Amino acid sequence: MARKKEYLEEEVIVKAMNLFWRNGYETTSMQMLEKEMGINKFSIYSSFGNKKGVFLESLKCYKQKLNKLINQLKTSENGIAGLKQYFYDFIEFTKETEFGKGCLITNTANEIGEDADEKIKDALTKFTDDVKQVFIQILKQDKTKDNATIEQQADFLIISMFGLSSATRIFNKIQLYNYIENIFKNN
Amino acid sequence: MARKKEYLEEEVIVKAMNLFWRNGYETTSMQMLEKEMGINKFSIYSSFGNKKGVFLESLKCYKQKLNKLINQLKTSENGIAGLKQYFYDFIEFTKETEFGKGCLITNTANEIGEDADEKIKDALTKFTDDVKQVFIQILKQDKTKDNATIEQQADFLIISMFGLSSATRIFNKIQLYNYIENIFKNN
DNA sequence: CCCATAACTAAACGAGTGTTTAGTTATTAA
DNA sequence: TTAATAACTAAACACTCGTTTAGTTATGGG
Repeated sequence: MARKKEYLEEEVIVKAMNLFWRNGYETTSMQMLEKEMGINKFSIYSSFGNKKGVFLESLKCYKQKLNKLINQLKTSENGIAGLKQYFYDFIEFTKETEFGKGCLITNTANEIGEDADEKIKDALTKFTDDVKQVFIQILKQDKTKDNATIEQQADFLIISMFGLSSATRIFNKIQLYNYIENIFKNN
Repeated sequence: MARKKEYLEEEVIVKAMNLFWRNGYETTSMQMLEKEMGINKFSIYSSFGNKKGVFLESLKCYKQKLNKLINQLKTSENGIAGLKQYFYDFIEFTKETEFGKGCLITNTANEIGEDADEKIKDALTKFTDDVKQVFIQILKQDKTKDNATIEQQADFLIISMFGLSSATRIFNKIQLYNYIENIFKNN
């Protein structure tokens, strides 16, 4: 019927995701996205609607990437040891391609305010809740713990994870490892 | 010799600091600063040079504010218990006037990248180091600990503090208290 | 082959950014 | 009282932002 697209949306969004990951939402401009994604502004807008659309799609893309780690954790049967491994794996994940990018989700949560876009806030909340549920699932491998304890420990681990994400942007590996060891000291 | 200033720099900078604290560095515009500080752009520029100047002065101002907590910790002789109290006090500090502002230092550290302004990065690093030194001083109250242990624990506490600051923007008090209790569990 | 149509290019949009500057007002030493 | 000067007001600066749009190019069904 008409001309064909010269790019794949699932390919260019990966590049957009990496740009947002490195620079944050506000700092990443349409101009930068244009250059990094390798397509014209017109194409970006026709594929993703607007900047927010590109970002929301980038969040989905990030989630897929992180899911490899999450799935490893899900299938782990080592209880707390598996969780600890997830924390270590996460450090490598954040340092995979570049130093000090942190976690896209945490970075965004730290960047936006209360009056931020609802869809973005929802995506972040949902992401956090999903991870917490996996934590709970692993913690329940220990049948001796009651639900209240599990809930408390899951909350603690989620916040610790949140802190770790921020910390990867600033502290060195020795300090980060030391942090993880202290978190899991009494288990 | 000439006309007198109609404002006090130490007064208007407090207002600027609160604005940066609420909105972050980039999001806070000169227009917003003008309105919040109650003085004209010309006056802002003649008093502080530029936006960065206003921010650096705001950081000093924040440090003074936080010093009340730090000094309480410094004079504490309760060892770990004093540190734990500092963590609790810090939560109240971040929620003093408004919900979910976090910590200006941590917020800034999370916002800026590696290529950010050197003076700002230096100010943040110095701030963190100073707090760590106070942590070390308190930890040394326990004479049985060797220097390596103290260094490790101080690093752990600094990163935990960093995580707590971020967490205050998102998690509720029960979760935060639970986080602190878990941090200090084995002491 | 041709034309409807989707995808491309590139320029322009209005609004907002940090910063500067020309012009006015008020103060005080001489 | 006056002249020098610092502090004020407000408009303009050049630039970037996210977004739109007019014009061009390529595709494929009839």
